[in-house]
Amino acid sequence: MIGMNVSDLNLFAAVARHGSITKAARRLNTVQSNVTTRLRLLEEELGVSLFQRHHHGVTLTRSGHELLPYAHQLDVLLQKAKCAVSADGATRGSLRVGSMETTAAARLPALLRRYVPAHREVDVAIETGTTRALTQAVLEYRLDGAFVAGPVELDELEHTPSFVEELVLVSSPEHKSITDALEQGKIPKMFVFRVGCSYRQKLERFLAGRGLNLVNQLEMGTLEGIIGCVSAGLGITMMPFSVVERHVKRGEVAIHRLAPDDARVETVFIMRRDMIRSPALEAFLSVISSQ
Amino acid sequence: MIGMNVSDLNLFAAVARHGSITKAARRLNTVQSNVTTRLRLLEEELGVSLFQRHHHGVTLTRSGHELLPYAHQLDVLLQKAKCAVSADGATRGSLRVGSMETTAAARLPALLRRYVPAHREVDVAIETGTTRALTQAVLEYRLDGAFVAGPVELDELEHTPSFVEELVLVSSPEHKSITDALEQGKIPKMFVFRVGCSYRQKLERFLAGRGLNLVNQLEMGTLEGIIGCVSAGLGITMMPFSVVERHVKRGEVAIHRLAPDDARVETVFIMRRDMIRSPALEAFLSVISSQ
DNA sequence: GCAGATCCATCTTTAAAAATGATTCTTTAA
DNA sequence: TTAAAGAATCATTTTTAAAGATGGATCTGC
Repeated sequence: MIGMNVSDLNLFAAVARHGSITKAARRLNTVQSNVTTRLRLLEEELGVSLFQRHHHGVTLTRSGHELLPYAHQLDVLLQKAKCAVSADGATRGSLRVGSMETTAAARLPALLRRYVPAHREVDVAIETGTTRALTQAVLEYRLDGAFVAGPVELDELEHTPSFVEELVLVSSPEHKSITDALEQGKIPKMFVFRVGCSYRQKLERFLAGRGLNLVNQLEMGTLEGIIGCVSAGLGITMMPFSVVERHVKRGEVAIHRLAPDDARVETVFIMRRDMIRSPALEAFLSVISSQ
Repeated sequence: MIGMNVSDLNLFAAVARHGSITKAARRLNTVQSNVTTRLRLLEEELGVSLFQRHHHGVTLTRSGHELLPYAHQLDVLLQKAKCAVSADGATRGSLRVGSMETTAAARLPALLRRYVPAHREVDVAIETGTTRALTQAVLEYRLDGAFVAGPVELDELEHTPSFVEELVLVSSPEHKSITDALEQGKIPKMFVFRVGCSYRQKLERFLAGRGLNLVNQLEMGTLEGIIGCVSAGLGITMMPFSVVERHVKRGEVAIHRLAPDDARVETVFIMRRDMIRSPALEAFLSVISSQ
C-alpha cells in the first residue's frame, strides 16, 4: 500500500498556492518540518523536484507546474466521490472564491446567506483583491472562481455574468452639485480604493472625458473607511450604487449619477475552463444564477 | 491531514473486483484483517455501508456501486499525474486486459512483444474468458478493456475493431474431406472450447445450415489440448485460422475452409465509455491500432 | 451429521509513517 | 548588527497501518 495519495497532492497544492512551506503548514494545521519532509518524499517518489527553494519561499518548477492541474482535479474528483456516496447526500468539500471588495460588500452577503446554511459541510473561503490579482489567482488554481469586473478576454477562463452595477459618484450629503464642481475643474479629494482596482479606470475615463486628470487622490484600503471619510466631507469617491445604497438611505452620503456609458460595469464570475467543477462549486454557481 | 485517499479507494475497488475481502487482500499483498479494518474505516467515514457481507464473500451495496466509478477515475487520474510528471517520462500504472483464449493464443504475443518492452513500468495483467464473462468484467470495471467477439451492442461500451479472423474447421492431417463427412451426417467428435464461447454459436449455425445439430461434442478447457486431440485424430474442431496457422505449417493439423459468411468473425477491443483512459491504456490502444 | 474448507470479524502485538518541537543555517530587511 | 523569515535536519512522540492468531458462521463432500 505504497504510493502517492491525494493528501500528498493537497499538501503540494497548498504549498504551491502560498509559495511558502511555512504558510502552507499553517493553513494545513500542521508544522513546517512536516510539510518539508512530505514534500521531499513526494519529490523523491516522482524523481523530480517540484519547487525551487529560495530565501523568501518556494516557486514551482516546470514539473511542479505540470503537476498542479492534476492535484486540483484529483481533489475535486475526491470531493465528488464523497458527495455522491455520503450518507446524508450533502454537498461537501471546499470552496475558494475571490471577490472584488465592492462585490464582497454589496452582493456576497445575500449570496452567502443562501449558500452557507444550505451547504453546511462546505468549507468556504472568501478572498478579496483586485480584478487583476484575482484573475491571476484563478489562473494559478489558487481560487475556484472569482467575481471580477468584466469584460474578461482570456481563453483559459469562462465567465458567468453575475451582477450589473451602476457606478455613482459619492459625496457627503452637503455637496449638492458635485458635477458642477468637476466641470469647473475644482476636483475635491478623490478617494480611490487600491492600485489595480478596475473602477479606477472608469473614474479616470470619466474625468478624462471632462479634460481632467486623476490628481489629488487618496488611496485607502477599506471600503468602510472610504465611505466614512466621504461621509465626513473629506472628499468624494466613485463606487457601485449597491455598495452605498444603505448609506444613502441612512442619509450618510449623497450620490450623483453618471451617464450610462460611464456608469455601467458588469461583474462576472470567472473560472478556469479546464478545471473540473466540484459539487461545492456547482452549488455555488446555481445560487449565483438563481437570483 | 485526515480523509479519504486514493489508496483507500483502490482497496475498495480491489474488494469489489474480487467480491471477496480475502482474495483482495492476497492481491494487494496484505492480510485479510487489514483489508477488513480499512474497509470498515472507509465505511465509517462515508457513513454508508459499501458491501453486504455474507458467507461466500461480499457484494456491493447501492452506495458501493455508486462509488466504484469514482474509485477507478481517481486511480486513473493519479496514474496520469504520475506519468505526466515522472522524471523519465515513462508510462506507468497498471493495465488489466481481458482476451478470448483464441485471441490470446494467436494475437496477443505479437501485441505484447511490442507493448511490454516499450512500457516496462506498467503492470500488465491478462485475463482470459468468454466474450460474455469478459464483457461483464469490463462493465463492472474489473478490466480496463477486453478482446471479444464482435459485434458489440451495449451502449455503455465502445469498441475498436482489432482483428478479423477466419474460422476454419480443423482436423487431423489424415482427414481429407471433412466437409463430405459432414454432408453425409457423419459428424466426428467435435471439440469445443467452453460453454459461453461465442465461436460455438458459429459452429452451431454452420451445422444447422446443413440440417445437423451439435452433438457428440467434447468440451475442453485449453486450446493446446484441443489441438493436440484433433491432431491425434480424436475429432475435429472449429477455430480461427490464425490460432492453428503454425500447427498447419508443421503438418500437425489440416484445415477446411468455410463459406465466408460462416467463417468471418471480428475481434473487437471493448472499453467502458465512461472510463477515463489511463496512459497505460492509451499506449495499448495505439499498439493495437498501429499494426 | 461430521471433518474440513471458506470467509469475515475481532483482538493483540508489532512495525511503519506521520506529526511535533527544537535547532541550525541562510538571507533579507531594519 | 540585530531581528525576522524561511527552509532543512534530527530526535522524539504519536498515530496509523500491517500482521498474526483466534473464533464464529456457513457451506461442501463424505
